[in-house]
Amino acid sequence: MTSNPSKIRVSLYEDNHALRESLSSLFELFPEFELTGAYANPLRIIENIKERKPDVIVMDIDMPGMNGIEAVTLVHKHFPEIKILMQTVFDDEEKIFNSICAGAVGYILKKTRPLDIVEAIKDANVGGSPMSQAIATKVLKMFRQYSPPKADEKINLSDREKEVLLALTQGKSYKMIAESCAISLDTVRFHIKNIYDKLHVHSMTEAVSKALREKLI
Amino acid sequence: MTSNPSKIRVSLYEDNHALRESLSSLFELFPEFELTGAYANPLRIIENIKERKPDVIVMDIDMPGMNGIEAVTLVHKHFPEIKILMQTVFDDEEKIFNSICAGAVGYILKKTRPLDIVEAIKDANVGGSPMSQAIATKVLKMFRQYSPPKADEKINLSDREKEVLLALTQGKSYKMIAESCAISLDTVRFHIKNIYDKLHVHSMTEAVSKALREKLI
DNA sequence: TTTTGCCCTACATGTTCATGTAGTTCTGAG
DNA sequence: CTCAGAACTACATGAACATGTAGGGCAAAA
Repeated sequence: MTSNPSKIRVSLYEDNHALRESLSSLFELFPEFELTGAYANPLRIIENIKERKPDVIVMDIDMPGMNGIEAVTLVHKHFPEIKILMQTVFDDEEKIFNSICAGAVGYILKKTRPLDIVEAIKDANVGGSPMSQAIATKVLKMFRQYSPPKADEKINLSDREKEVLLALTQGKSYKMIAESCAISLDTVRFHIKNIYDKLHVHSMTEAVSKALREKLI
Repeated sequence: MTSNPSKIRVSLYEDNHALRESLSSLFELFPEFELTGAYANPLRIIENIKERKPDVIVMDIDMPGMNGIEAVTLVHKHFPEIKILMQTVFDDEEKIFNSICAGAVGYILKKTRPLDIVEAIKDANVGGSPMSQAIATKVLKMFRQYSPPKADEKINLSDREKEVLLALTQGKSYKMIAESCAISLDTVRFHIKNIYDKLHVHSMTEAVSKALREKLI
């Protein structure tokens, strides 16, 4: 995949001139890296990639023209094998979240020491997920927010009820459920009534909401 | 918080005798640690904590009697300030997820080098989130699975429509929405119709489902 | 100024839902 | 065996919803 297997091809996107220079120097200092480009913005990133075929891209998150997250999305779509390492001054939760979801493999703060940046790039290149400590902590925190609130009291739905509830969350009507489950309309009513009782709700909307929020299905 | 501020008080829960001994030796080797206990199971963990007041607990995830995740849940509930570092042989996704959600601050593999374990404990003690590389990668992967599928085409709901949609997901009826938004019932109908158009759905259930799944609200 | 977009109101019609009551199977536990 | 629980069917009624049409007010853009 690499044109020179002995070196990690690194491209850099960073609008701050001083920082770009200093990072460029850093990469040139280490023989394991080959700097394939240092750009002030990612406007021509797709072309750049086609020409220089980097293994790892180090990207500032805030840049003029196109922001880093859009760039990540674009790159990840066209070149999913390229490892993207985001770099930023702030550990803003939303940006972390969006970067990761857009396809970045790691996220480091700008105050990271040069040697650690070097390590992070090597990690990223071999499939790792380098993160600054502060980022890791934030990721875990966000992760926990998605944890199922569950287990307040276990809601014991029968298989049939789960099937019907799933159909409800898919927006099906009683009639459609009756067809897809091959039961009568009245039986659908019957099951839904029981589901309501078990979930302590009184409408399809509430049932769907509860089912999705608490991941009952 | 620490009875001896110069040392990190560490307790160990590990059912494998050899591993327990070897980790114990490791902690005793480093003057920055004070081993406050090494246990084969977490059955009396609450009592142990009360007696020995550890700062950091290193816990094997699979143990007889009570498994590590249950133990984490218990400890986190009673002593949220204690940092728990999970340790396991396998990087099983479900266990990682459950451990983190239960309140563990870090997760390392047993093959981690002793020096790195020492670092991980120090990290955990100062509020970090030490993770093995393989774990970090898995966490990010899981994280992405929760990412909004969005961005197919951005759905542009007005503030009012978002308000109404939110109310729908809370299981409110048209009448209740009219009251809480202080608008007429017909206006609610009007907005909901528009929401349906924008979301390409035709019922409250579908709208709620789409809103929750794609995190539009 | 006119247009456009958004928010709002109103009325009408047919459909779907929520709920209650009541009865039939079938299966497995006592 | 028979009893309990589950899944199912049936019918009935009032409430809630989906949709269409038709319009007024108001602020920003053209």
